[in-house]
Amino acid sequence: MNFDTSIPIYLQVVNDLKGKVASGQILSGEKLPSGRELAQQYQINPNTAARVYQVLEQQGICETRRGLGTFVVEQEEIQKTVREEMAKDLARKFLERMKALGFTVEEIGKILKEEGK
Amino acid sequence: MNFDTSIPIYLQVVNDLKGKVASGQILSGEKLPSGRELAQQYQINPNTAARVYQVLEQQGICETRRGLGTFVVEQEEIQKTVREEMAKDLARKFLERMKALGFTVEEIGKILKEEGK
Amino acid sequence: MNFDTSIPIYLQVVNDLKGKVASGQILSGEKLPSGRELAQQYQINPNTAARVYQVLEQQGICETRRGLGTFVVEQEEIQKTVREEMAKDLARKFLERMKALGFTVEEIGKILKEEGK
Amino acid sequence: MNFDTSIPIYLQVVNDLKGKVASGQILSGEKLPSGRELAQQYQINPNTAARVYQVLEQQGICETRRGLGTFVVEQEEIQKTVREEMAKDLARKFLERMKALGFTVEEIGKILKEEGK
DNA sequence: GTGGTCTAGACCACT
DNA sequence: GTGGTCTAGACCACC
Repeated sequence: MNFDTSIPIYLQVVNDLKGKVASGQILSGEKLPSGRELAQQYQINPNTAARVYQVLEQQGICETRRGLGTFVVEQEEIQKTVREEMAKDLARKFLERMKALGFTVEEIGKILKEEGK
Repeated sequence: MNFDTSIPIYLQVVNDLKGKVASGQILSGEKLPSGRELAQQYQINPNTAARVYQVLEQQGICETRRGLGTFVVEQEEIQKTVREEMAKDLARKFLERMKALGFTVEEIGKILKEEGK
Repeated sequence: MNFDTSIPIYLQVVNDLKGKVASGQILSGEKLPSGRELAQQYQINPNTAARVYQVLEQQGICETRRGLGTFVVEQEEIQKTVREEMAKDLARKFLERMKALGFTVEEIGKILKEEGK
Repeated sequence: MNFDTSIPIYLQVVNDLKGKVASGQILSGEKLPSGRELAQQYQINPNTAARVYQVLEQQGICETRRGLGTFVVEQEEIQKTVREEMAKDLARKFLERMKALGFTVEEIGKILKEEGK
């Protein structure tokens, strides 16, 4: 077992921002805080903040415009895309753990119905 | 936002051991490692290891016999019980996160079907 | 024979606080001393004080709010509940010891009448 | 509150011996272990053992005969006497604690009936 | 300020 | 050897 499971801060911020995009709290084309601002908001180091945007850029979620700042990608479907990607991640991890406990797909469906109201 | 998302070590170990009980890797009545052994295995402090067994005992999963060690509860159904409890926990958390992303129960079911094979 | 009859300090404090709840000296919803204060009051280590609240919380008698402190549970009946629980405990232990001395229930009743005024 | 509640060892041994007399495990006139033996049995210091017999003697429960050892008092009723004395002590303390919780004699009787079977 | 976690190390009782 | 208790002190998150 791995006990250095503490997620790196920059990934935590990445996920937080992705969640905001996915849930519509941050919209397509919207300007994101500057690196310095992000660092203050999340009480992280500016270098870490920069890394956050680097990762989001790699994932095609935001882009930086020299001298202007960082923006969520101008793309109608960005929210939908991120939302679905996160959903798939959650679903994959959920199924993986349930199967590790020896549950079949049918049983998983049954349990979800019981919990899901 | 909360960046202390890292689960406390003692709970990580608790979950790991529960997983082993739930999946039958550790059986009812079986002796668990001594506190000192557990501490070495997981590279944690003996006090933290003790806390692990304290929590497991409080959850009715193991019992400690002074001078002898800590044992999984002598109970036929313990594996089933723990397995189902963990499954419900996973399901609840999964649904909660999916709903936070704005997915309906139907959509969640659909996504699971796509991922689930 | 067992000469470690001394009740652990943390349980002594637990019982003391429960007694205060049971007798109405501490009311539902009331704030309890901070861990550090409790440690000073009872001349114990802050960690031991923390364990006291841990036990009380686990028994459903108090709840802790991070950064705010520990409070008696907001529940009308908490005093009654704790009072009755403590009474049953005392009665059980009393009967157990009397029976170990070979007294019947009738004799116990008679002795109590003689002492009880 | 008093946290030096740990009962002195010599009183613990005194109570243990009294309990044995009260329950008939040790009989009137019976020879008690020598101070050295008692010290070994209970893993206590010989001086502490001596103090045990000193207290029991003061309470009229045993007597020491120079060169012969310590004996339970030659008295038909000694068991009965000790037994009743211990019972009264237990009853007094029980009633005291219950009254501190605000219970009336009637309520105490009721609780005992519920617990006492 | 609050509680939560973790470490390090001590001493004791039980087997 | 085992677990149970207690101390001392550290660092962190939350308010």
